[in-house]
Amino acid sequence: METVRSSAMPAYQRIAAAYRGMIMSGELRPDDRLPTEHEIADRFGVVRQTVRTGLGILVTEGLIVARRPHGYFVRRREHMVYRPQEKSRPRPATPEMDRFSQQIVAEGRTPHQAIEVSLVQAAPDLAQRLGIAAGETVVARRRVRFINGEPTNINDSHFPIDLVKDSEIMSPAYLPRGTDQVLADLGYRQDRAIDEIFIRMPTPEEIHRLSLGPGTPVAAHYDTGYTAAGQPVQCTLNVLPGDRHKIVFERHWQGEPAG
Amino acid sequence: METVRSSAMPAYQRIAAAYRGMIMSGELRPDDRLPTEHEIADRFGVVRQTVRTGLGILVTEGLIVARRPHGYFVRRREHMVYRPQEKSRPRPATPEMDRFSQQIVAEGRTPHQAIEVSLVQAAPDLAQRLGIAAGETVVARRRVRFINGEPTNINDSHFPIDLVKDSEIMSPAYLPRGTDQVLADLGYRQDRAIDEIFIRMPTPEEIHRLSLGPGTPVAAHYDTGYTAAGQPVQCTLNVLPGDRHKIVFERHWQGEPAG
DNA sequence: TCATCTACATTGACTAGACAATGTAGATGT
DNA sequence: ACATCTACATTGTCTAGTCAATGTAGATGA
Repeated sequence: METVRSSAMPAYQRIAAAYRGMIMSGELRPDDRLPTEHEIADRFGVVRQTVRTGLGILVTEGLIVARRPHGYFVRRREHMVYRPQEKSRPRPATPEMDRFSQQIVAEGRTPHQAIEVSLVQAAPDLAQRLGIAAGETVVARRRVRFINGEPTNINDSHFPIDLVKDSEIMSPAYLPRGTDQVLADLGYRQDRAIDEIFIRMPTPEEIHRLSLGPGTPVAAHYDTGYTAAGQPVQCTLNVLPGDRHKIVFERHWQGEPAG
Repeated sequence: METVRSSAMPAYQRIAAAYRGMIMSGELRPDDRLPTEHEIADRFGVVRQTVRTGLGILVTEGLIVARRPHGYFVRRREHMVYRPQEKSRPRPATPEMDRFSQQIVAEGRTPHQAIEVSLVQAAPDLAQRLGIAAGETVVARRRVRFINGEPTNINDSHFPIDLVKDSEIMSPAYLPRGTDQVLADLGYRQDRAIDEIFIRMPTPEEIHRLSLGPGTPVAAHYDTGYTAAGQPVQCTLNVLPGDRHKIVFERHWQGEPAG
């Protein structure tokens, strides 16, 4: 078999680089269709499998999606603004919607939530953040939030069971006040929170809950809230698909000017 | 060819799920070796290519790495703590190291930086953040930061050229004071900053500069600083590989208690 | 007209190989 | 003892196909 090795790069990488370049430069625009695997194979003088390897790279990079039997398309991406700081800003005393819904409605879009409450044993990482022993029971209030009917992010709140038993938090109903306010009404008002953000690929469960396409990294945002006395009262895991969010916050300089 | 279809899931996904499970559960620990492709193929009754597809998923998920000719190994991951808030905290008047180096040394590790200064035309996204027209000249101070000899993150600062020409910022030397202080000395003290974080897969250039393995998502953190008068004076792009960082910040509740 | 069926193009999954590239361990030579 | 070479196991790249799954457009039928 005679193979013309036109460059040092393997063929599948040259194919990926070629179409990546066209997308990055704007020559191929969102929703544009790529040639079929067969056409690309002919063009580059390789078999279909090699083309699939190359396009697979762009799929895992999140640049294109495959829609059988239509072909590959350049992916469209728009980012929802995620503002972790807003969570600790004051709100009206009797809100009609939680913060997330407020923001989405303000943007002229339609929010929707699927809520599920369960009792689970705390995994080690969660237990550590809540200051309890691994395996102790916590209340998990698991939510998938939708915008315009599309799943957009995961918001799984966890509470030590002693704090919230027999409270509204145990009910899988929508709480317009927000769970922070319910906690405050129970005497556990949060005063301070630590935010941790990890960047990683999603787990299969997250892929399923969020209907994620391949090649979509996520931000896992742990928000752990403490009372003024320093007691941890909730730990929330927000999972934000990278193709649908940008995280925004603001800083103001502190202390005396150094200049 | 007789194929036993033991489940609805494709073979390559069953293979990925099997080893993902062993890693997640701790049965396979960091630096442990997986069986060879050939062994796995025999075990699952498929050909090597199918095994490669399955293990390829775990590689892109960042769970394993291939080391030829040794085999596949469970990836070890430790996260450097990245605190965007620290940037706006006061520091001693005459520091010997910048914040990054200070933190690394405090952790008992060895920092190192490769700095490169150039004049570039502002790309549209950068121009918008700096409040200038796309294509205008900006000073780019591009750095790759190393810990214990390993590239750890990218820190590319950009300044409108009018603000910094003929200043120390134009020199590709290490500035212990930090560029923020140099800007302040030039009369552009920052008072407020907006942080934007995007989650995505790295570009080939970022993969090269950071020696990233496949399957490593990154956080792209844009830090745009403003003077008290509201003038943007710098925009820095930090690229943080997901396998090496966690982003941490803290919040304190503001306004009158709502409970 | 409207619904239903069918052929088709395209991606998805997989087989059965071949040869290349690469670090290491063991053999060899001085 | 030390350096050098070589065989080898393993992953990397690629060929040349087969059959399955899927959504649509066009053909068919009432």
